[in-house]
Amino acid sequence: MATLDDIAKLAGVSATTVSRVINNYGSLSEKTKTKVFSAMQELNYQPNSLARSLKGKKTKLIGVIMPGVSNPFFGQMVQEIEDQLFKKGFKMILCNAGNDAQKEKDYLRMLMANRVDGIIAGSHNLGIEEYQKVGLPIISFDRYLSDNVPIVSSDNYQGGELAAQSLISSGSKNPQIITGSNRPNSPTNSRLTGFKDVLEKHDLSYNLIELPFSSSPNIKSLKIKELLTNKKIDGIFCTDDLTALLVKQQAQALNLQIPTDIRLVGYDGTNFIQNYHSELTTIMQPITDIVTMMIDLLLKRIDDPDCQLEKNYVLPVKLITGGTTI
Amino acid sequence: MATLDDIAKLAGVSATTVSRVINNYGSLSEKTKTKVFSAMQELNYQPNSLARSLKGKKTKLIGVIMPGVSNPFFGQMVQEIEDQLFKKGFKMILCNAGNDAQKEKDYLRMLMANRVDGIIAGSHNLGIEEYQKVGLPIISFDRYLSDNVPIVSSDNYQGGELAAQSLISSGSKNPQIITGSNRPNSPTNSRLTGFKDVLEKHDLSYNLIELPFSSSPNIKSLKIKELLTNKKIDGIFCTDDLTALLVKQQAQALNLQIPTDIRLVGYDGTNFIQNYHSELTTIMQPITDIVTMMIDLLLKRIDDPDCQLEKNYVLPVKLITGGTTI
DNA sequence: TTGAAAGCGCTAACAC
DNA sequence: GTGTTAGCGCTTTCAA
Repeated sequence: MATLDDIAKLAGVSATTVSRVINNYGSLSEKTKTKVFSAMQELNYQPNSLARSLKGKKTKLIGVIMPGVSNPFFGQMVQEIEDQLFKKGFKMILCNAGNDAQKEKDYLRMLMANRVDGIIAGSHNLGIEEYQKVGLPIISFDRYLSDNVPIVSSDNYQGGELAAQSLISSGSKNPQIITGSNRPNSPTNSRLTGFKDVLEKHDLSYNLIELPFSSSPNIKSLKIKELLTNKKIDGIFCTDDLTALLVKQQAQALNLQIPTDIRLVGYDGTNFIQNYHSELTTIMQPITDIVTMMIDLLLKRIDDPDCQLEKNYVLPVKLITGGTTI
Repeated sequence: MATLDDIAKLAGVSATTVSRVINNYGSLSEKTKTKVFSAMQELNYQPNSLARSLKGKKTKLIGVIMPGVSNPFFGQMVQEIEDQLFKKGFKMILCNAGNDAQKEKDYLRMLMANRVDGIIAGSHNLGIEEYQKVGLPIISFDRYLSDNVPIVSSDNYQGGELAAQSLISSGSKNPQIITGSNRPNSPTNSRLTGFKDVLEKHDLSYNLIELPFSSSPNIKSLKIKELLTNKKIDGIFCTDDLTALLVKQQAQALNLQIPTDIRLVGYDGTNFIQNYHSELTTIMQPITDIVTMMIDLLLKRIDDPDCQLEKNYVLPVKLITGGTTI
């Protein structure tokens, strides 16, 4: 692969001059510019960004740590992140942390070793103290990482409220929550609080069941079936849309009518759900806004590592009413 | 961020020695090793992989160019790629090319500039001649890029055959194909050929409609509705599962019974479809195997850039029978 | 078993 | 308007 020196030789100038041409820096005669450009063309030259970064320049690389990209929610979020980063001239190293805390730690080291300019983290693993001493700009999605890492999230409390209101106004008297793992310190817990608070105002109570994020759809379906068979539930709030899809399936299999026997509200409202399951009532997280916010903050921190940011940035959610509530 | 020299000073040895410890190279006394390790610990040191790569080492970075990751098929594929690459110590720069050829070209330059060790490309853009002169190991998924870029794909012809057989044995006499854009040189065209060949053997003909990959689900739905309303179709083969989902929706809205009035076969068979739409009969592409193959070939090429590889690697597909055929 | 020195490809003073 | 030089953080001969 051609180097700057090769170009310099071919164009008959010094390396410095070539560097100036590339970076459009200082004063240059048209003649040399042309010579250099054509030499670059001829050798299909690409400046080595490794060398450039070694000299203290930014790498223009952002590490993105997410649970995984096969889930439509995170798929859409990662795609949005990529899109916006690209427009600002950044590339992204994608790190799927799954539920593997060790992998997440390993990735953290790798990202440091690769001198990324910053990190966006939205995985679900707990207790990764390494975040405390990364010494790199980090922004988190919907999870507490460390005192100086700002959290961007949508309004989980409001989401819970909306879900409850939707179930209640559809006539549910015995609502049920199905949630992923309920972790300490997780902002998503507010979904439950919001839900509960509205119910209490209406003198209603609710049941709660936890189906871990990571357990297989088959197992979830089984538990859901059990739930639908044994209990006198007339409304369900799932804290993610995919689980809501399973509920819908199981209800149909059991000949329970939605929304007359059972009202159903999901959570996330991805494009995928809106396009392919518009029947589902759900709470839409504003993914684009969340990403815009995260990138905005991250770039601020990259520009000025000492800039003060809030601890929390909360964006409003929206109820999307489909046919699974009235 | 701490450098190798910092460690050297703190440990009271030379930089060379530290380098040796890090790379576990040459002979070292236990005492120095311990000293160096504890110095590294103390300063939370991460070797700068930029500097390392500048010295001719591999970057351990792979560029992955895909249409986008919000589509469950590519989401799953990218997740699988990431997973397998991680296990082999590689990181991935994710490039969503969408349907934007210019973006794909820009990414190609970026990847070269970042000295990635290799590229996996599976996007849909056409006529990107830049692939000819990247001068980097490349493996392609399901698309022709250049004479020396091996193509890994699943057996599209066989997939078409299976789809046709499934429709026919379910009793379809007037089958319809709904396909994404039909491009020259695309291996996916074989799906149509395989389908057609089987039909001809049974003295049946078929209709074909193109719904571009990139058009919105709403527009697709509209066209599908038109199709279902006007024509005497009794079986549909969609060359992707999401479109099949739309067909199912529209058929239900029109009160057409599946599979009695209309038989339906999709394509791809992602985990998502298997988990959340197991009712759909579909052709499953072996994503894991495809990825394993691609990475295997890519690493071979990285190890030995001159190694000879086949032009095509074709992996078998599988019919998954759900309730949309009999 | 360890160190000194050169150099990877680039940028940025500092000269001229 | 252009070139010389030093150096980013690391690896790797070559010596000791």
